[in-house]
Amino acid sequence: MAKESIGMQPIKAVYPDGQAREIASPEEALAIFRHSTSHLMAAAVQDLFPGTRLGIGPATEDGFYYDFQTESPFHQEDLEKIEARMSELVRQDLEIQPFLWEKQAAIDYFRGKGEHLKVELIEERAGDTLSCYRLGEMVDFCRGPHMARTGLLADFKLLSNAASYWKGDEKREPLQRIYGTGFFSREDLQGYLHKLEEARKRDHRKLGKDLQLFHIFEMAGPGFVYWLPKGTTLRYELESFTRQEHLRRGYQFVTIPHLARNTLFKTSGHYSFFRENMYVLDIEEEEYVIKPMNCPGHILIYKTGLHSYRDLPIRYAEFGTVYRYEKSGTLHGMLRVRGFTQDDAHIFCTPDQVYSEVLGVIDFAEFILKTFGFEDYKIELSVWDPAHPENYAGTAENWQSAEDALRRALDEKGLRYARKEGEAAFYGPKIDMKLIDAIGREWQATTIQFDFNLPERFDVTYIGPDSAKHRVIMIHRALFGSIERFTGVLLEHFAGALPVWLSPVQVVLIPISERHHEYARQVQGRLTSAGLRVQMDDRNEKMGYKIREAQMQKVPFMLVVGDKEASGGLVSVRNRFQGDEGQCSVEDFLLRLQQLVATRAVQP
RNA sequence: GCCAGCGUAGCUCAGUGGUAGAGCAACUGAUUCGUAAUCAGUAGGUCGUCGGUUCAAUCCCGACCGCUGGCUCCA
Repeated sequence: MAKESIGMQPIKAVYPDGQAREIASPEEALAIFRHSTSHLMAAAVQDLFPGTRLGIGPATEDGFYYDFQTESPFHQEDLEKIEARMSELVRQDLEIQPFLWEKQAAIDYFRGKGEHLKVELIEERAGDTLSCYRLGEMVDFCRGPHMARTGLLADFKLLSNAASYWKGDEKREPLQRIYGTGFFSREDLQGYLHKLEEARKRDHRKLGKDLQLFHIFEMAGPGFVYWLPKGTTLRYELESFTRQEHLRRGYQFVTIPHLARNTLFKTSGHYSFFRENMYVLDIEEEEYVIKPMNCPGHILIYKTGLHSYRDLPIRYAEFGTVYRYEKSGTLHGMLRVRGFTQDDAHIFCTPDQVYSEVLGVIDFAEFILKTFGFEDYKIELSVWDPAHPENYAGTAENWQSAEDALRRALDEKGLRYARKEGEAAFYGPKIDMKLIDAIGREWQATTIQFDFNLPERFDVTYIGPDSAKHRVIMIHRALFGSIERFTGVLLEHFAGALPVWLSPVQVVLIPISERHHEYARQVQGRLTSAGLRVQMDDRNEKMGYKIREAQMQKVPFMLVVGDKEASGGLVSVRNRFQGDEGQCSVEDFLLRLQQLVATRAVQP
């Protein structure tokens, strides 16, 4: 987030051999600087809270953290005390001093201090000799390098504290993490804090409230999104756009109920491996499940008849709403909810159709994402861990040919990707496409997954040219991912200023005084009957007031009408980005708007 | 779920152990206005919920609910 605000002065960092070397890359320099600041913080914490034991304390993208094992958790006031102590250590300008240690001596030292987490790390990672850094009283096992002295660590701020787990494992020791950030200069630090402020302004939760798009009610339950009229307009535009495109690309739409006997999900296997995420209820002494996935339903539809290889591929699509229990602490606006609608589809095909189907899906995904101006994605190809085939459904042959198809399709499209071994779900390899928004953040959207499990469990087949039954290949895919999440991402990406075709209100008419109301209504009628979403602000307020409100609502176009316009069939056009554009005829404006909508222009 | 912080009018936020205030929005009236806030008036709150301490709780304590930042997980 703060990439461009990295200070440029070259630094010298001290390596474990005691040598100071100049660091050429500004990113690396800043990371070293922050890593040293995290050591500074750890030293301050150990001064103030004797007996606090150390976890790890790396630099991160935007700052640093350090994990501690403490008797009692840190509080807000503690952060201030720690900051003050850090400043004190900066004033003392202590050396951050490297030295080498023989492994057993180091283990004895840390064990003697009760630092068993450090001992664990040393046992895992260290060779016969290892490097440590001393900062005041604190000695830390660390490969460095570090800034030479604490006096160089000027501008830092502690931001928050949080619980974490040793090695990120819920079953291991709970730790206390303190986050902070540091910069080479006060201006850079303030710039970063300012950026955090800016990011908050484009937070989809704030925009959703300000623009009256959606609401989550405490009374109705956390993680359940209610779409207000304006939000629903936006959602319907997204859906009808992608619905048309699905039909054009040979998908058929299906609709399934939200509730099923548990038998359906026992057959699919979700009842055992997805149980903790499912909502279950009793009806007449039978157990029912609220669907957490659409796939079993689509499979039932597939199985209503026999399918010849000539019928394949069959592509079933649905805006399928699913409900999943997510831990309360993970919920986040529209981006992480408990009920959401996937633009889901399942492709049933033969093995030799796999490649072209995957290619088709990738092409579709690119088309969709580019429509919103997302030109950059990060693609991950997740495959199994070949060392543990027993953890996966399907044969080695299945996995290999599926991976080949995914890989060839990515190559064909000229897309770069990272191959992630062991990251696949147990039921098949997958491609994830993460889009990168206007301020550089990544969001998971498109996912394309093979499924070797469900066709087996439901015995899903087709009749081949040999008149025998063959196991179908099933591909599960979602392009937006979920409509809730995608909408949230769009809002943040556009900072609420959505493209015209998606804007709940596309035009606001602003009559200058009451005598222009009638003309404004005529213009509104003309534009509305041509299919635009137009509102008229006929409140008894001054023009500037109405403009201000329309601007804050991010309405793409404001049409000011007064005497000059009413007499000539004109409107004065105000664009939310450029401001006053001058006059044009109602018909010219209409044509222009229709063009923007028809082409789904990202920028008017 | 775990740790910390937070929860006061539709929104943004003040506030105090003695049953609450501002700005904006809303409503009413005046004004009829040329590219980001016209003026005046009115109305609006069981201070998240439930318990406890107290003569008295929005304030202190506890539990619960929810939100925020993280951890874990994920569309």
